[in-house]
Amino acid sequence: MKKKNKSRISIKEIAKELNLSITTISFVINNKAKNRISDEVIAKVEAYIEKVGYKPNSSAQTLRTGKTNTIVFMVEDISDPFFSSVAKEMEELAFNSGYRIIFCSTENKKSRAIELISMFKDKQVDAYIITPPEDFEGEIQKLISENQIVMLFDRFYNKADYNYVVLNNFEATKKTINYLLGEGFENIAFIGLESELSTLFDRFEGYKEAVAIANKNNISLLLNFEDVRSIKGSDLFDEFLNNNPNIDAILFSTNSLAITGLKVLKRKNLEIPLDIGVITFDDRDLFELHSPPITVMAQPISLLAKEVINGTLKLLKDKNKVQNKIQVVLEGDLVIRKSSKHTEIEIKRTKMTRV
Amino acid sequence: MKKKNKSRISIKEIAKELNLSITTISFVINNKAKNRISDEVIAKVEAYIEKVGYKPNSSAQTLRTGKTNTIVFMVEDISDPFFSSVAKEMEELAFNSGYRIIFCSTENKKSRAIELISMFKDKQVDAYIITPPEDFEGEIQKLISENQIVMLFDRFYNKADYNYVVLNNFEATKKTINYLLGEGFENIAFIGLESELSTLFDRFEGYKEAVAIANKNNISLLLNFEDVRSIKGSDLFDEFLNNNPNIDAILFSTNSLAITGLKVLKRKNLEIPLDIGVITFDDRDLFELHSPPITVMAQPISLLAKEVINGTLKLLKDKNKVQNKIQVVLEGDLVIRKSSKHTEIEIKRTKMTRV
DNA sequence: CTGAAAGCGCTTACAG
DNA sequence: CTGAAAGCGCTTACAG
Repeated sequence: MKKKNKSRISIKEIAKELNLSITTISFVINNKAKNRISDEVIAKVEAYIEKVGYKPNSSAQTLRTGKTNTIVFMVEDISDPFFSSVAKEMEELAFNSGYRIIFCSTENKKSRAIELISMFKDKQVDAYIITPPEDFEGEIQKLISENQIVMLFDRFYNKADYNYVVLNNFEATKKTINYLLGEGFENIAFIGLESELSTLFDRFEGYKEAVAIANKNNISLLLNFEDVRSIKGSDLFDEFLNNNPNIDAILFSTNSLAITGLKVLKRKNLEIPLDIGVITFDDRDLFELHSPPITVMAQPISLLAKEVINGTLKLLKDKNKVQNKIQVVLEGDLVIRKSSKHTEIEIKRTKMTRV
Repeated sequence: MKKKNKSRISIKEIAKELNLSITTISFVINNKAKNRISDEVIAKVEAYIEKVGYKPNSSAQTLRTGKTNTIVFMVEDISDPFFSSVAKEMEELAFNSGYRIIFCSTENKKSRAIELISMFKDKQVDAYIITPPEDFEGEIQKLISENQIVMLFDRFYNKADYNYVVLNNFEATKKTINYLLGEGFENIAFIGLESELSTLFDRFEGYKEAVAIANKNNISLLLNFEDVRSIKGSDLFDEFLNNNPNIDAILFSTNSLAITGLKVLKRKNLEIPLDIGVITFDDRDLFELHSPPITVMAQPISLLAKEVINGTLKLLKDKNKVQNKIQVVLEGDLVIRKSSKHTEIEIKRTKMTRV
């Protein structure tokens, strides 16, 4: 029983080797040695730890302290470029503060999200950053009532008792529609999702308010989640265009919708922006490289990642103090490209007339 | 000391409540009760566990058994669509087998990858699925020599003593080049990365062999990782095209290179495939939606995810047996679209002549 | 300035 | 069929 086959060294072995108590070693390791342990001993212990490359066993630490230094980031779909790019920046920021992030995808399914939370409760994570699926407020409240740290991301419940970092979807949409109106588009359609999630809901509300103020019609199509990438979704959109021949511009409420939509527009040989102007939420390489490049209402990825991590770390630090809620609402960034320029239409028309 | 403020219930409390020993409870929980504990007692314990919603504390389990049910997936960049889509499928598969996956990005930096491994050693993960950065074979060997389960993904060292799941990059590239030659392209350029990683290296080797066999010239440009998405990379590619006016087709070795390249082709007003045929590795929405749609050598995402998870689970299961290495090499899938069709060129030329 | 000891919540070899 | 007890590797209140 002298040497274990596991090469890993423990505090106990260090203590024996240096003829000190494990208490002393532990104090040194955790920087609680000041004014308790002599500088001499501290130096000796530190040198030895360095030499043997000692690393504390984190499950023992967790068992003892209840802390894991782990934050869960539960998103809708980690392969969606919006979420994966935020995730990447979060990982970096958290790592630098001694935390690691665990990512997981809910597929927007309540049952899946509940399973995941249950699993992470067993694993005792320190905080939850959650992009809730629909009908999930009860679960969030349950988590909070169990004294867990919960930060909502991307979508939220607009109440005083939640922490959140989200985009100002309502204003971003209004801004987008007003820009299109300013460009001279008259009949602007909104393609969205049938959903109560704040993100989607607020975008639709923003659209409705903007067109109402401008005395324009609400021309909108709301798809179900599961139809977006299916033939059914494409067909519904196709039909919608046929039924509304007067549409001269479209705002897509998500990047997935835009991809489906752009395929349909291509199939129907509709020229952008000549036949129809196009704007979508969320920027991607695809939109920049598209012919013509697509105007987007971009979310500030880096800033979102920074706010959500800093906010969560603050909650973690103040865990046992009275906490103020972290409530951050960021503005979107309209990136104008050719797909929404009415001026392009004028130029084109002039050319055509000349022919 | 009766009730703890932490609501969580422990084995000890269950034992006391039911007037049984913690041994008995533990056996029931771990399904080791058969032929040891009476059916009656088992039923009683199970009912109680169900009632109070008991969940074992995983740090205690880990401390005791050394098992974490956690697998690390270390990729180059989790926001790259190739890696994030594989990651998502892996997450699903692993979850169904009781494992969770922790993702992290190395940015292809050795130092970063070493830090990450060191962190995960503290956390005691059960297995490592690694996309190694350059010059990393020594670190991989160190991990293996410490008795860790290591599975290489995407890139590998072609030796008997490693586990890996990779694409057959050499053959995939040959197949691609041969297809282009078959289409009638004569001067096919290869845009790659300066790297010793097997993925990149094998693709370049495949290209060189294919053009050599066909008695064509090797017309290639290799960029550095850090230049791909920078102005420098674009400029180098632009210059390369100017210096090689005879190029009539291009194979991009990664999807990032293709995106940079497509932007440059657009800037130079080169028409695809009329002026230049284009193929890239890895499929993305972008390539399908591009005008014209881009032909790709796609990797079989779902199959890769399945092989890598099943292989890793097998290694985990056989941990204490003699292990055969898991060595899987999958074939790429050429998805032909307009960007590489020489026939398109003929059609276009005919039309132009008519005008 | 330093140490002995309890205990976090489990698993499992051993005894009966 | 069931249980008492050791021990995984830590942290920390307490004693000196």
